Amino acid sequence: MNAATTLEALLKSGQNVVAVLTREDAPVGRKRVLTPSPVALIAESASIPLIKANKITPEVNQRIAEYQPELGIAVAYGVIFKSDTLQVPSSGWINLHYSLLPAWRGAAPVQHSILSGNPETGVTIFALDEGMDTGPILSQVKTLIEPGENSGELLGRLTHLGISGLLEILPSIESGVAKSTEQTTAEVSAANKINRADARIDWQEKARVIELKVRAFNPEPMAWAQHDDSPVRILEASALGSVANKLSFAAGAANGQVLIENGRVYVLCADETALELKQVQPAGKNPMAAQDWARGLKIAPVLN
RNA sequence: CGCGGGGUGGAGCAGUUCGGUAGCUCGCCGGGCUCAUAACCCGGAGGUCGUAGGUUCAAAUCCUGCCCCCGCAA
Repeated sequence: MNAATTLEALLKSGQNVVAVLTREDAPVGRKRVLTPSPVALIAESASIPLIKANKITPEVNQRIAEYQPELGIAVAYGVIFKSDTLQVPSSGWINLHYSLLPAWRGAAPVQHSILSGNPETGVTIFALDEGMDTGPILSQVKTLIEPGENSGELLGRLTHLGISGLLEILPSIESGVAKSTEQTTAEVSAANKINRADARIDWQEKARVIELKVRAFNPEPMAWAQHDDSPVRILEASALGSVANKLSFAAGAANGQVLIENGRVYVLCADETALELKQVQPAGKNPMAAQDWARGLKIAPVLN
């Protein structure tokens, strides 16, 4: 989605986009309808030549080369290029990466920056090489991570920062005066893809840690906990410090115990901290305020 | 034909098995109590029970078709 937004901005800015490479149509949703990527839709509506591929074969290289591109711009394509592909555009490729490289190299930089409680993050524009997000840096824009901000919101902001950074640097690349600096070898960290198992909440952790997960995993893959036999997704929540003597959890209540007090919904976490649930989504239901969810329950439940 | 949950006043739910004139917790409006309140008390508005048809004296409830929303999986 952010790739599509970036493409749109490039087109709007008057850049000469000779062709677009995007992923193949993929089956989406319960109906498994074959759906073009958002990038493909933008390219189609702008009548730009489209190459759909999930793997870069010699044939794909050939097709790209036919357009004689000067510069390739990669955004969230999810494939590491080999040297033959890197050499196709005369000025090589640049990549927009949503972290302050060399921190958080890999597939899920936005999630990891929130998950780790980083105070700031940003966008890095760098020249692609054969490694994973290892190329020399052309420009970097920093931004503070807002309190309570989730990955979706942050990525939205980073997308726009990335677009301005990109439009700013394109002229200097074109005129050949762009400078780049190699990434430092210190402070390297890996942002592995996050799966659903990672997104399950462990109530034996402190509320602060759980809040970071809730924020980092929204909208993908979304933090969740087990309630009875079905999952409940936790869309929004905020951590409270020690709640001993502040909230009326029963003595000896287990972590994961839900408490409804003054119309608010709390879950007991490790070390007598608590997480206030704001927005949840039970399986089969639409997202709802935590109070509404709690209201419909017979008794205050326990999440697992 | 991937598996599954759901559509009942503004919100979240119950009621559907064993048909019989719509309930609960909130919200909203008005009034009261109070120094005050998200607290409490009294009163009120608001629902063709997703939709179309069928069975029946009678359908939210039984039967059939259709629409829509969502979780898991991919």
